[in-house]
Amino acid sequence: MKVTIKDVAREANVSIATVSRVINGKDRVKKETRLKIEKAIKKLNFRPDQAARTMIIKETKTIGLMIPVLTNEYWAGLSEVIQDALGEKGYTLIIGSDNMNPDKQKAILNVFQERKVDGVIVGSFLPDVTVKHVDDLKQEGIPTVSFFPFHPNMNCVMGDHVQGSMDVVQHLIQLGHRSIAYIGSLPTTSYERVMGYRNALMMNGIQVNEAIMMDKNEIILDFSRYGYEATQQLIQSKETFTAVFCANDLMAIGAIKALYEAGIKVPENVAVVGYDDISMAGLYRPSLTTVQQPIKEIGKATVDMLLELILHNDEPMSKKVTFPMKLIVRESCGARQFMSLDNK
Amino acid sequence: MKVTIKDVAREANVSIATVSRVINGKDRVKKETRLKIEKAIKKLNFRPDQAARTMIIKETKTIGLMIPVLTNEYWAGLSEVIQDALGEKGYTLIIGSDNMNPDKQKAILNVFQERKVDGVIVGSFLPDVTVKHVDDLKQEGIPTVSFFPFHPNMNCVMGDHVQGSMDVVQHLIQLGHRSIAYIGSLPTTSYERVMGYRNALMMNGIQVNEAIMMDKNEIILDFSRYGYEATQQLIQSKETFTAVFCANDLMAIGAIKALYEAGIKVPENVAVVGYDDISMAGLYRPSLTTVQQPIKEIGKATVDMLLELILHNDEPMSKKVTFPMKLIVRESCGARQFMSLDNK
DNA sequence: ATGAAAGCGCTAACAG
DNA sequence: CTGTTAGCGCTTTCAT
Repeated sequence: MKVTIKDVAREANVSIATVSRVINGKDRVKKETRLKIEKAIKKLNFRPDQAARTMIIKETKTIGLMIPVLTNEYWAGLSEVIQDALGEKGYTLIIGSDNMNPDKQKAILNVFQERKVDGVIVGSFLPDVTVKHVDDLKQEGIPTVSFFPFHPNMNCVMGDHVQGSMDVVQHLIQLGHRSIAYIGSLPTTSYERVMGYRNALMMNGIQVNEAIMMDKNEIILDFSRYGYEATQQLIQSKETFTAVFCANDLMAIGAIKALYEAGIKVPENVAVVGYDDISMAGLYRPSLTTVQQPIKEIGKATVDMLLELILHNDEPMSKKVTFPMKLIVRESCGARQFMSLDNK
Repeated sequence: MKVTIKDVAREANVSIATVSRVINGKDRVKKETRLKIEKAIKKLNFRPDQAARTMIIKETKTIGLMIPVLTNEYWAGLSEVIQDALGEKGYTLIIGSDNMNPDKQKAILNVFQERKVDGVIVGSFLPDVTVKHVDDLKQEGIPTVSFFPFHPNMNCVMGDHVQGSMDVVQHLIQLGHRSIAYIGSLPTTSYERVMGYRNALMMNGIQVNEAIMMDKNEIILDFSRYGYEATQQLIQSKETFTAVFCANDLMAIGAIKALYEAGIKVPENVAVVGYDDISMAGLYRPSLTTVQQPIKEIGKATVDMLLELILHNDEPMSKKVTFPMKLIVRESCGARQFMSLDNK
């Protein structure tokens, strides 16, 4: 048998309106009455029905998050942070992973609209389709925040990947490398990584060798395999390279695997660096020099921005926040000899 | 301005009841009328309000999934499979990760109840507290399915970890190993892994050496660190061991890291095997011999069982399904010399 | 400070 | 086949 606000009212000998007041803590209620009601609530183990409440306040207290894949540690980590931050504010998260598939993306956004989510976080961007979908959401008055500035007036929380990439490439240059290969793939934020890479080379007067830039403009799902295969091509090309900068850690791990299979040692013969600092970066052999994303800060800022937007959806300007990246030096670049797990 | 069933009714010149009939497709409606209404729905871009519907039919078409952590690839993978299977049936998933924290677990289940989920999948088990929580759910009439048989009449979808562990330990024994260390931690399914380990040794007439069994009865969050530290202890203990069986792949990776730091090569000096077959198992150097869980089948079976339970919640008996595990031989056990990524 | 009453948008009898 | 009507459980005026 279901416990409703009526049962609580009867138990506490008050009207349902007063119970409602106690639940929401908005209106003032005499302390005595409140205690009485709180006791009744506890006794009956009453939980307000969200659906009924939603009907009136027109808020579902639900947020939709769309990402490419959940099995990617970066996205899983970010999702978890967002989930927690949202939970603290009384919101529930629905996660949808589209596997970079346009139809799935559409289906996910559809569910978000049917469920009348209060806001959407766009973590997956597909050329052509995503922009249209986001416009749809805007038209329905659903605020959105994204991690990609694919739209002129998009609200964005981003990492400064130009800086992050510059830092790590600069580090390689300081270690003496002049022929640094690049492995990445568009779309995603790789575009900025390429910029950082080019900037760093340019600033040091190093000519960019396009032959050792492996950046397919193609949707990649299996990053490690991509890094592995791109490295094999690099080796076969007979071009000179003494270091490889990979757009993410999984690509770097694939690259290292390929190098070792070709009898090339890392970092002795070739240095490899990654990006993201997933947990495996500190665990791999050799451990990965990489760029750490402040996932917690990014996740929290995203939630803050979205909730702000939900409260004042009349903001004319789009919001943008950018976070700095942090270089993490480990073994794979050759800068240090050895690090134990304790320093990960 | 919001479009409701009333607007559609007015537009189509019928009563709201008829519109409702068309939406739900249950009752028969004259074809002519239906077309008229469908046209009005499309014209006004009407989407029925889930909250209002939920209030009456007492179904939210929402399922709750509680797991320990999202950043663990095993759980992320399982969550994704469950998400997809549920989506196909018109259900939405809410994921909650409790980080093995009793308070968080309680908060998650609380949200599930407030949101009136139609069913709950229990992927996180904490001694003492979880049993009580599940009983609560049962009392509220919310069906549950778990991956752990922690309750006599619990509906379960499980992997046959006794078999899986026996297989991999048996494999080590066939390779000539007699001193096989064990690294695991209770709670979780480790209990069954220990059983499989003991069975395999026993069947081969090998005495169990308790000194090389590292199975803390303690909640572990950082598995790789645990594997790393347990292995360091193992090395310091001066006990003999030529192989290590780890309760999951992350522990195995931590173990390998510790062995290498101590100058012990894998698999040349010591063989290491893991469990789960996460993607990193095929990517690590050396690649991991491990036991593969049929995640897709487990996820689908879980969804099937839960939806079945939602339809016929009057079932007296608890349901149980068990899936066989599959041994995956790679480099870390020393059975083969080398495998390229293509054979992962 | 509290209660009575009017809905929120929809479904499900019950009539016709 | 279709319309009328009574709620679902809650929040929110409007009285008192």
